[in-house]
Amino acid sequence: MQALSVKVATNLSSDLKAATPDRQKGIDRVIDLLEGLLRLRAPAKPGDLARLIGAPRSTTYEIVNRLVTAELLDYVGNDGRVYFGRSMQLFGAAFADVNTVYRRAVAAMTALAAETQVTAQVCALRGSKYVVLDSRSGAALHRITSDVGVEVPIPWTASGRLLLGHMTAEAIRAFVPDEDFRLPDGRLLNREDFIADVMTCTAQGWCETTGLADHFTRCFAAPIRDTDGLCRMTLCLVAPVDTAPDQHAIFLARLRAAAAQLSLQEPSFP
Amino acid sequence: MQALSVKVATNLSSDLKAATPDRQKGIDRVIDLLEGLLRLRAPAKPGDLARLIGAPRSTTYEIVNRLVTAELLDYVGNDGRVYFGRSMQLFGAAFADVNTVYRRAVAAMTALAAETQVTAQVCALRGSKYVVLDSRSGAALHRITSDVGVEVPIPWTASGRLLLGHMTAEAIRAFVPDEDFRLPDGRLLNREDFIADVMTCTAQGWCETTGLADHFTRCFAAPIRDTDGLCRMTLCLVAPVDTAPDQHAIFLARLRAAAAQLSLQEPSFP
DNA sequence: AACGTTTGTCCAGTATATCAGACAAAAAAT
DNA sequence: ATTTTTTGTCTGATATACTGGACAAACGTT
Repeated sequence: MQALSVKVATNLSSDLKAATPDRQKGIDRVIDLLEGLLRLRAPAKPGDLARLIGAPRSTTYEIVNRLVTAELLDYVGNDGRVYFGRSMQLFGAAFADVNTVYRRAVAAMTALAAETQVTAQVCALRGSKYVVLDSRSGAALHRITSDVGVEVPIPWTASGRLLLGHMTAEAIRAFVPDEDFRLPDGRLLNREDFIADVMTCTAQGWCETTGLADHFTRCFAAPIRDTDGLCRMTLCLVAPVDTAPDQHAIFLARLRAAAAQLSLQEPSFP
Repeated sequence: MQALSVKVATNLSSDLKAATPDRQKGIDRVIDLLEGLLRLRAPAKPGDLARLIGAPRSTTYEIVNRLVTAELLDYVGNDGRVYFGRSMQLFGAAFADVNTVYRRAVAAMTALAAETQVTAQVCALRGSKYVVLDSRSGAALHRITSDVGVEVPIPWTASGRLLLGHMTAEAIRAFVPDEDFRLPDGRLLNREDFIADVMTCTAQGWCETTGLADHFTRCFAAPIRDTDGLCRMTLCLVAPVDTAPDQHAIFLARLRAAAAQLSLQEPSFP
């Protein structure tokens, strides 16, 4: 699902940009800083990071210098900016390598994108939002990642109707913020309709939506189930909204087959 | 370059497994824990992580719980084990997406692997060691990542003779630990010969080595230069040692062309 | 069933890390 | 050239985080 200009919120320990008289733990500052860089998606100078996360400059300089020493951040350019470093690439690669289901999901996503010539994605929950973990465009087998990492309200997405499938109606009401039911175009989704969708889609094992996050795409999602039956990731196809209906049926069939194949696997981790 | 059973060392703030009476900063514990998990390359329980990094159990439980809340770690399985979480996948993806040269290097690596049918890799320095950042096997275009993230002594590698090209002889002597000149098979490389190699390979713009880390592979490396002329990454091919010499020449030519193409690019970051 | 070991959380003490603000140097503005 | 603003580091105070060890529950062994 391709997200447009989305306002995101994560489980930060402190509100970004809000000056806080209270002292924060260094670990919380580190997490805020990394989350802030993820949101920014561009290198930044330590002073700018201090402002971004509302931390004292001396604290921020100390943390940045420590993370640079550990190569979680690298300096880039010649003007003091920092960005995610090689250690982050390696931690991410380690995540992908050891998680067998994830590794297979990425392979399936790549194959689906090549076969269908539309965008294929692997998606999951992050905090109380939906996020694309990885993405492939059918047109060219290099990574198109404009959506990867961008947190999107769950009700805007096909995957969201599968990722909450293990929750009770009450739990869903508590989990999804009220404001997330308002679509980018201003329409307000009915929460109870959404909950009904979650139940229906979970039962049928797939979901198809049109024109939620934007008016131009049709999204197909199928659950990747763990051995405990929970859907922690989904496999998705994102097609132009005017794709022929017979193509829809083909996309959905291929997607469900690929996701089912993944769900039959051994546990995600050895 | 494919590494065998390699003993690794990183810039840890405290020696792993060494109980330390001195109090550590929480941030240092976090970094030790992430480095330890990267080395372990498997999920682990918090108690085991405490032993691995020599931290008090109460401190480790607190840090693990905080990192799980932020999804830098995820619980896996049903027995309390944790491993790198979705946030790490996203930080790593953000690293790869925004670093233009890196993204192009991965595309070039993938193309080279398909074309040559041998393993292609993108490599860099990490601390005072060499590391594979990403890898593709020619035989199947899915990620073979047994070497990704494993730190290897620099003198064992073709890339190492390019990655140190910006250093003086004196700086190299200070940078590479003496023990790293001993190969896995017991042979001791001459440090001054190594330094001469660095100068020669840097000048000629490529390096080819055989039977350093192991006896079965021939490694070709070419520098990916930043706009400041420094070689911060290399592009490599790893071929069986008995590959025909005319194949060698073809591999090297293709490799150098691809790396040169990358080095002509705009700066790594906007 | 009884006993021993390990786990995960809790608690109080104290060493120290976080912070506001100072400061000099560098950069930007006039 | 001068003045103003920003940067990056430094310092001392004190609130607190890290720790060892205690504890109950869970698990493993006999």
